Formats: sequence, structure tokens, C-alpha cells
Amino acid sequence: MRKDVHTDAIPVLCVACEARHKGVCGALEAEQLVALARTSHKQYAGSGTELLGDAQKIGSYANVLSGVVKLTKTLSDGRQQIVGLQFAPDFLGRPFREESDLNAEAATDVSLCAFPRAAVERMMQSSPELERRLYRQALDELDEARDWMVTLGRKTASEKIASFLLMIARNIDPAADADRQAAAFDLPLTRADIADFLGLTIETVSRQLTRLRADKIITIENNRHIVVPDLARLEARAGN
Amino acid sequence: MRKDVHTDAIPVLCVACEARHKGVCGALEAEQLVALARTSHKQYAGSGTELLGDAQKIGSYANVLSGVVKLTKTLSDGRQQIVGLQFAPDFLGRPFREESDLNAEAATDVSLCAFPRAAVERMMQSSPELERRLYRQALDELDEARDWMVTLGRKTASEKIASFLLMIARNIDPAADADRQAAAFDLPLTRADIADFLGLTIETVSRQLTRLRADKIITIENNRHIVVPDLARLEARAGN
DNA sequence: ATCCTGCGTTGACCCTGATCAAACCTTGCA
DNA sequence: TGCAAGGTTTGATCAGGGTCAACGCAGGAT
Repeated sequence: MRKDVHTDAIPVLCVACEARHKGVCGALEAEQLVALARTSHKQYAGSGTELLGDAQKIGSYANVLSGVVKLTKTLSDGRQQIVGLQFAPDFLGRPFREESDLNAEAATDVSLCAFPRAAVERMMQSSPELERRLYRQALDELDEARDWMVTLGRKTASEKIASFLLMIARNIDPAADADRQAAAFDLPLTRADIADFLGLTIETVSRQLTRLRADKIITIENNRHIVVPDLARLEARAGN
Repeated sequence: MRKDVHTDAIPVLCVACEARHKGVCGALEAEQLVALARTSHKQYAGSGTELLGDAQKIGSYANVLSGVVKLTKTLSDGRQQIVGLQFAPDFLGRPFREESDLNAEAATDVSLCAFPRAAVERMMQSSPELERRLYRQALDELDEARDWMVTLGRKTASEKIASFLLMIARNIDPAADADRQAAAFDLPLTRADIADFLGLTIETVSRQLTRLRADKIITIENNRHIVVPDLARLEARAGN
């Protein structure tokens, strides 16, 4: 069966896009990709930009193309907790809900591929495969959230920091995961963000990092760049 | 258009079932319900029974018909954290994964409607509406998990206890939610479970409950039965 | 160059919640 | 009826991590 050349072409926007390979767009046929790409636009946001406010109407969804987005919740007296981090090529948004119950903020400079809400919802109706991918991502996020519940509820400060560094290493320097035993990466979060993620204070985060450095489990350059010469030793501190 | 009486009949098993009204089975046509019901069976488990072990092959899914199921994770040294509670008519199971990465245990006596794994997966393929319901439940569970991350990471012991009691009240005595200002219910969890849920120790849970009782915000009968004369006062302690 | 300003580190002290220990119910069962 | 076994409460003490405060450092603006 011959395919029309026109519908077979992958949109320029998508050709090299990670979301098409490992993200939700991989669910779509060239034809559908064209339809969706027509309504989408690339979007750049500097570190600190608010992408979606709490109690704000949800106008669009997006794929994270690069950088890190943090999802936060804040109590009325200002205490804050990061409840999720999104890396490329995660899908950003919460289908089936009119307004957000959390904040999404660029933790680093980020680039996004944004879609109008209606376009995604229409596409979800017509493509069960897309919906399934979104479902799978939601389940993965749920697994992650539950892992962090253990960390938040039951681990000590130093175990929390070690767990956090491992998680970042796995996301930023994926090659390091299993085979190699060393890893190096830039922290995408400030000390304040790390504290908000782990339910600690800035001071405790700083002290624990200093301790890991003193114990020669990591080295720190310019406050942000971390080198882990032996991942196994870091894992031993994560207390799983 | 006349429907065949045979395929139109709702299985006896399902007639009064809550899962058909508010749960995932509501997605199914009478015909599909019949097909699924043929493979399902009711299952009773006493408090404390392990329903699904960590790293165990997933053989079946289930709807919770009554009682409470706790989902737990355990660190290698025995520290435990409850990462989710399921009430009727929640769907119990994690599609798209061969084996579980958590434990499911009956927190109270429970009754379940269990389905062989293959039956649910076949039905999911043929009914986008079912998959959508499952997707929605996963998103709801994700929202809940994130709410608890805030509680675990940023709230004090007394705020944790107040938040927990509110959550239970809303699930066990739903009428109490908004309109009425009083609520009464039996705690489905032991002090040890509450501690594992909130990232506290048994002693702290006990002390905080005693404090709420001393402050006349709750009354406790037989250790398990809680009466909240004024939900607003309890909410004020939850620190949202 | 100098001053800011935003991050990050370090120190001193304190408090919340953990730990250890003992006693106190309930409930089931012999 | 009495006993055993969980589950729960209460008390005394301790320590992990929070709070408050000062200082250091780097990069950008003037």
C-alpha cells in the first residue's frame, strides 16, 4: 500500500525532536504529527519563569525539550515543597482538569514544545495510542512520587541528599546509570530548590553536601558541577 | 433499537456493586460486564493479609469493594512507608508492569472483586472508555501522592495528624465533607500504620492524638472510633 | 575598581520528634 | 476467671535537623 508523500513527511519541527523518539509524540503517525505540529510552537523560558500558576486555567500542554521544570506546592504560610521534576522529553500537563493545583516553574532555562489544550484533547480522542502513552507516563510519575514519599518520610538528611544526587545523575548523565561507575553532571537546582525537594532547609543541604565532599564521595566545582567517582559508594549512602 | 435481553442483563455480581457506579466498571457496557464478570471472583481477606508482595509477579487486578488496602514500601533495614491507601471502589493494580514494586496489604478486613490479569488487559484493548477511567484514576492517585509529599516534607507532626484525620473523614464519612460540620468514623489503621503513613513514630502519633483530644478537637472511643464535633477546627490544625 | 545582590557555607544554639523504657488497656482464649 | 499478647499511652532522655546570625564568594551593574 503506497503512502501519499505529503502525509508521510515528518514536520521539520519534529524531525530531531526527542519527544518523537522517547516521548508521547512517538505514538503519532506522520499525518497526525503534521496536524499537531501545525498548532504547536516552540517556547523558551529562562530559569525562574513561572510556566503555570496554581489555580490557573490550563490553556496549553507542552513537551519539555530541554532543561528542567519543577512542580511545586505551597502552603498558605509560604512553606514550599517540590512534588515533581520534569526532564526532556516529559509531557507537562494534567489532562481532565480545568485548572492546575500546582505551580510549574522553569528550574533551569528550558525549551518547550507547547500545544493548545484543545488540540491535544482532540488528538487524544482520535489516537488511543497517544492516550496510552500519556497513561503510561502518569503511572511512571506515580511510581516516582511514591519513591519520593519513602525518601521524604523515612530517610535521614544524608540519605536524602545521596538519593537526590543519584536521581539527578540518572537523568542528566544517563550513560552513568549502570555500566560505568563514575558520573559527572551539573546540578539543575539551587540549594534552596534541593531543600524544597527533600523537605530540608538550605543549611542542612549545604552541610550534607560538604560532608559528602569531605568523605570523598563527591567533588564539587563552582557549586553546581558534581563529580561522582564511584556511584556504588554514593548508592551505599542512599539507604534503600 | 431493541436490545437482546440476554446481553442487556447486568451480572448479579455487579448489580449492587459500587465499582459499577463510581469505579472503573462504570465504563463497561452490559455485554462487556458479563464477559468480565465471568472471569472475576469475589475475594475476602482478613486484616493484615498480604495481597501483593514486592517483586512478585502480578497475576491479577482487583476492585476494592469494602475495607481499606494499604500500599507500602520498605527499605532494606526495615523502615517502612505507606505510599497509598485504597478505599472502595478503587482499582488495585499497576498496568504495564510485570511485577510489583510495592506491597499491598489489607489494612482492615477487605472484600475484593479480582480479575485475571489477561482479562483486564484484553478489556482495556477493546474498551478505550475503560482505559480512560483507569488513566483518570492514576491521575487522581498522582494528585493524592503529591499532596502527601507536601505533608511528609513540610508539615509538623501535629499538622500531619490533623491532615490524616481529615483525609480519613472524607473517605469514610463522605457526608461530612462540606455541608455538615461534624464527622464520626472508625480509624481503619492502627497507630503503627498511621505512623508509617505520616513518617512518624507510634509514640508521636499517640501523643498528638492525645493532644487533639485534650484540646477538645476530637474525642476518642475504644482507641479506634473518632468523633470530630467541628471539622473547621480540625482543618485549622492541618496547616494548608 | 567598587559596590551590590544573590547564592552558598559555617557556627552556635535550640526544639521537635526519636529513642528507650515501663505501664496500661482490650480482646481472645485456655 | 485468669492469662497472654497486641496495641496504646505516658514519661525521661537524647539527637538530628531547624533557626538565627555572620561571613564568603562570584558575577553584573555603575
